[in-house]
Amino acid sequence: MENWNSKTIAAFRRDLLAWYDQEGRSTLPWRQDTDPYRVLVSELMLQQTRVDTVITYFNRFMAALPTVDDLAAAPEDQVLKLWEGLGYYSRAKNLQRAAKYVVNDLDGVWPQTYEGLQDLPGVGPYTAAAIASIAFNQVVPAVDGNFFRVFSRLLKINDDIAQPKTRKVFYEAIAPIVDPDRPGDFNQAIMDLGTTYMKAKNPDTLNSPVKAYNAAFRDGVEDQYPVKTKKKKPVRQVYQAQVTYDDQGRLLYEQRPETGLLAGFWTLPLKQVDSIENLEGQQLTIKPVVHIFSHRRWEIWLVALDNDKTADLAANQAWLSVADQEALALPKVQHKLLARLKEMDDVSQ
DNA sequence: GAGCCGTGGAC
DNA sequence: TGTCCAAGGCT
Repeated sequence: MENWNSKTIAAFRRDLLAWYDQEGRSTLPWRQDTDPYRVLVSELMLQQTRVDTVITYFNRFMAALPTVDDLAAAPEDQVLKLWEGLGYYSRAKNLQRAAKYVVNDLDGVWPQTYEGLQDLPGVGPYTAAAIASIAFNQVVPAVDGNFFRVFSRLLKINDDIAQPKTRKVFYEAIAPIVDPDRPGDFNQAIMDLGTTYMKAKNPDTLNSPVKAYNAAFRDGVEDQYPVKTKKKKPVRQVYQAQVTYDDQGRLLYEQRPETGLLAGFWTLPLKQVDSIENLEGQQLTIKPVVHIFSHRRWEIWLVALDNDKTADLAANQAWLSVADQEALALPKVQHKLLARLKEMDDVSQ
C-alpha cells in the first residue's frame, strides 16, 4: 500500500477539489443545499442504486414530503408508494423510522456526528459519514463502493473489498486524506471521480484529474483493482402464481410475511413448487414470468384456479379491484405478473 | 462473518 | 443470456 506524505495529501486535495469545482455534478437535485433531511433521503435512496434511477424518485419524494416532519407524520402506505419500484424496501421503512426518531425522540434536533448519526435506522457507517460530512462538515471519509474503487487504485490496497473487515482498512487509510476544510465536497468529489474517470469498467485514467496519484496506473496494474471476490449466482426457484377472480372480477391477492423478501407486500398467491410437473391448477402460459433478485431467480408459472364458493379466504388474503391494486405499492414482480395477465387477455380477444 | 434484501442498465 | 453491478445496512 502506498503511503502519502503531507505534501502529497495537500496536493491531492487541491487537484481533486479544483476538478470537482469545475466538473462535479453540481446540478444533482440533492446538492442544491445541505439540509440533513434532503441528504438523508438521497443517501438512503442511493444505497446500491444508480444516480440516474434515483433522481426522479428523489424529486417526487421531496415534493410530496418536503420536511422531516412531513415524513414522520405520513402514512407508511404513502412512503412505500413513493418508493415503489426502487427496491430494497426496508430502506423506505427505515427512512421513516429515522424521521420519527429525529422528530419524536430528539425533538427535531439532528445528531451531527459520525457516531450519533448511526443511531438512525438504515444509517450505517457509510451513510453516517456522508451526512456528517455534507450536512455538518465533520471530517470523515464516506467509504462506499466508489471509495473502494478509487483508493484501491490510487493506493494499491490489496484487501478484498467483499469482506466487511476491509472497510476499516480503507477508512483508516483515507481518514488523513479527507480535506478538513471541505469534507463534504471531498467525499462527493471522490464519488464523482468513481463514476467517471475511475469507473469500474473501462476507466479513463489517462484523462483523470488525479492520474498523477494513481499507483496502480503508474505500475500498469490498474485492472487488478479493486480486489474483489466473486458473488454467488442467484438460486433458481420455481413458483406458481394463482390466478383467481371473484364474481365481481376482483383478483385474489395475498400479503407476504412481515419479514423476508418483499416483506408485507401484496402479490398473487405465490407457492414454491419442486417443478413444473407439480403445478396446481390449469397452466396458463407457455413461458414463465422470470424475475431475478440479488440472490434468487424466480420462474413463475401462472395457473388458473376457480373460485371455490365454499372456501373462506385466509387471513392474509383479499379480493382486490383494479382501483385497489393501483392504490397499493406493488413490487416489480407483481407488476410483471399483471402485465403477463394483460398480454393473455389481449391475445384472447 | 456470511447471507439476505430489489431493480434496471451496461456490455 | 449471463454477468456484474450501483452512493449499504441489517441480522
